[in-house]
Amino acid sequence: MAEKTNASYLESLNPPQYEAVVNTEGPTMIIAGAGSGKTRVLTYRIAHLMHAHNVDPFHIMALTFTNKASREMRERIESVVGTDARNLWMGTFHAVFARILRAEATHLGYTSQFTIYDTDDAKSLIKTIVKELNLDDKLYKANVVYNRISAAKNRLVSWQEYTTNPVYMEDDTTNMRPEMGRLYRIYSQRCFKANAMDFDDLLFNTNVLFQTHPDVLNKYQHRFHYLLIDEFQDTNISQYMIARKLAAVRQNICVVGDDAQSIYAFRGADIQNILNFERDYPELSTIKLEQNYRSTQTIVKAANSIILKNKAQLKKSVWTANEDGELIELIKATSDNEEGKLVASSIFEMKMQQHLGNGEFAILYRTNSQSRAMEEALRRMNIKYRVVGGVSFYQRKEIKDLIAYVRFVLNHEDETSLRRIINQPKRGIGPGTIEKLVVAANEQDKSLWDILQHASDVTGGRGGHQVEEFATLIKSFKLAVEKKDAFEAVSQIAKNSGLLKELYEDKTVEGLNRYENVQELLNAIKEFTENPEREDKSLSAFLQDVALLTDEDRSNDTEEAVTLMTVHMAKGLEFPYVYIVGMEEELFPSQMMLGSREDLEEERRLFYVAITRAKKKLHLTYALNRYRFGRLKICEPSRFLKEVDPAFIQMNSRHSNYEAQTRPGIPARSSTPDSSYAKNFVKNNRINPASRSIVPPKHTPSTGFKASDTSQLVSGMRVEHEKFGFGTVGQIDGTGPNRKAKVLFEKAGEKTLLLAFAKLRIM
DNA sequence: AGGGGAGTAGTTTTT
DNA sequence: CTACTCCCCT
Repeated sequence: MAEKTNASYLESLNPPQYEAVVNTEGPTMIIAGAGSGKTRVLTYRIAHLMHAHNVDPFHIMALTFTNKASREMRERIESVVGTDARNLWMGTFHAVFARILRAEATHLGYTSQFTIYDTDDAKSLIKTIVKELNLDDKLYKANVVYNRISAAKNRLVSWQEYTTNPVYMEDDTTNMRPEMGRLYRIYSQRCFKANAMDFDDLLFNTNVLFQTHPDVLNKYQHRFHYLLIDEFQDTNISQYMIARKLAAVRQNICVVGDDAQSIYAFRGADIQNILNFERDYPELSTIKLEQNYRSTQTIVKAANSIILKNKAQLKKSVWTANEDGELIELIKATSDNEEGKLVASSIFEMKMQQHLGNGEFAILYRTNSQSRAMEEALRRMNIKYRVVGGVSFYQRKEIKDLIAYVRFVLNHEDETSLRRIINQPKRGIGPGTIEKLVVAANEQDKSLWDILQHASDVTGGRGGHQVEEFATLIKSFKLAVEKKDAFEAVSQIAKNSGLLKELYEDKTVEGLNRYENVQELLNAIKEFTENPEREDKSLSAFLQDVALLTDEDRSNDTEEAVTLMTVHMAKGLEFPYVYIVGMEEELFPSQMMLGSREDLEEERRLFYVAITRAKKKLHLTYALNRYRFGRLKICEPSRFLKEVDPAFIQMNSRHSNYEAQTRPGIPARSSTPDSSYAKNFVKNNRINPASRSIVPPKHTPSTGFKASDTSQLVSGMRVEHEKFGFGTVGQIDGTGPNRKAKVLFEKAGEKTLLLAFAKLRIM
């Protein structure tokens, strides 16, 4: 399989790409413009190290930001050099250094079984602490506190440093949050006591490890002969310092990135890392990949004209040999709903005229809340779509609950998980009881777990007894984990904890969904235990994976559908036809980013990222009015629209036919209505009975209401629902217990009902 | 202890 | 508009 003819992979490369692949020694920076074949270069470079230089894959570390990126890269390398690619140290920063930290945990006072707290866990611990200290939780919001602590860690500022540095303390005082340093300290101590690290700790503690244990650092410096970093523009200081330390001996550090696509400053990414890389490595060889293979001339040039307005950037000129392509189409809508309709009908027309598939279209927006108007319009035109993003599988409450059980069974010091599960499902242990336990633990300087087992000593009566029962339950789970395989053990936990039962009894659509999600998690564990490629099949190994996993591997339907997502999520992807919607001031650029030049430049880079996703044709849309937080707001077109070179833009005076049909008497064409007209327009549109219910519908069922057998239900039937009243059956899909019907109710609007449970009377 | 009604805040988010 | 929190009532 690895018997490729001598380096045939080199032949397809253009000159700078070739340089980037074969010049493997010494510090290298590859500036890769959008669509310039960055991933190809990076994978070939690694393949070339192994293939032509015979470098042992165990000596190569390649760091990415997403699991998806590392998986794809590994697969591509494997296709060149064969299964040896599996031995590369390739993964996300967090995954790779979590692995190293597990091996070295005892140096830092942790055990190798430490728990990884995700953002939610971290925030709930912060909430607990704020409450315990009797601080104002309006002022010390978990979000704010977490971000402040996170920012400090990403800049390698420890709590010790933070609390003794007058600059930070004064800054907090002027921001009316003088207790921030104390919160940072207590939060860190509590995580440590719980044998837990949050995402930032994985990197921060790696730095601490390397700083305080030169022998350990030395070991890894000599293990990794080559270090490669993807998406370098997104690294924060903490990540960069790890990289510098690791590469200090051999100096074979290769970073790949595009400063123009740096859009994660709000997460601590520091664009200075890439802008100043040359300062840190004077011997640096810089290679620029400037030929774009993705997009048309029009799109590439328009994108260039935008990014030109930014000051902080590396000099480069992206170009393409592709055809001119079509002009960018600018669409003006009167409202957010009309914007949806115009986009949907534009997609519909393009599909018809050019025989395109849904999968060739993407709708990109700045904020998730914009998806709703788009979804509604697409649904009405029967265009299949999928929304990427939102709550990920592993963030769902039911999944987190079950995982919290498993975590706590494996790590009895994990306070955050304990708080999550002790009364989930309800077992009569309320906040009062929990507080008594916490106070006792602190007073006696014992762990919560010690207190739990003898809870009757602390709180008399029912509460104490319930807590002790809970402790017994956990002990039985611990036994199961020790004796059974991971799947059996977690199944038992799901069952005996009562979690499954609670979900099973919830017969709403959401409840059924949650039940299925838990089953799916169990399936994932089963798959994990049966995977022959895995060495460590213990439950804790699974848990460690899960903590750093996001949704992306769970490929949903492969069905052809229009993709809807935020611009952030779209980074790294490409689509033939792209619609960037909501091009309005205070939305894109976001109102939160208008404060400083740096922030505005980041928004502009975000727009640049959005534009460069398109291969063939780009549409930009904006609305004159938009519902924001339930209020209608008049919007101004985005300043970014004026920044695009007008030579590449064409104004579209398309109109929505839909309005003409539903609102006779109002001219359909929306040239430039004055704002009062626009308000009425939108208001009228909202009253459309099919849109959404404004007042919760009240319905008194007909006397002698009796649910009918719904197995014979077909589209078009008139039905009566106990709560929603009279309606007409629309589309029916699914079979058996999953059979669902869309019903358009006269008063309550459209509802999707699970026929197994819905009480419907066929009329 | 826990359910339900009122009140309030509300970007983006690879790990 | 919606999702989440708080508080009051049972």
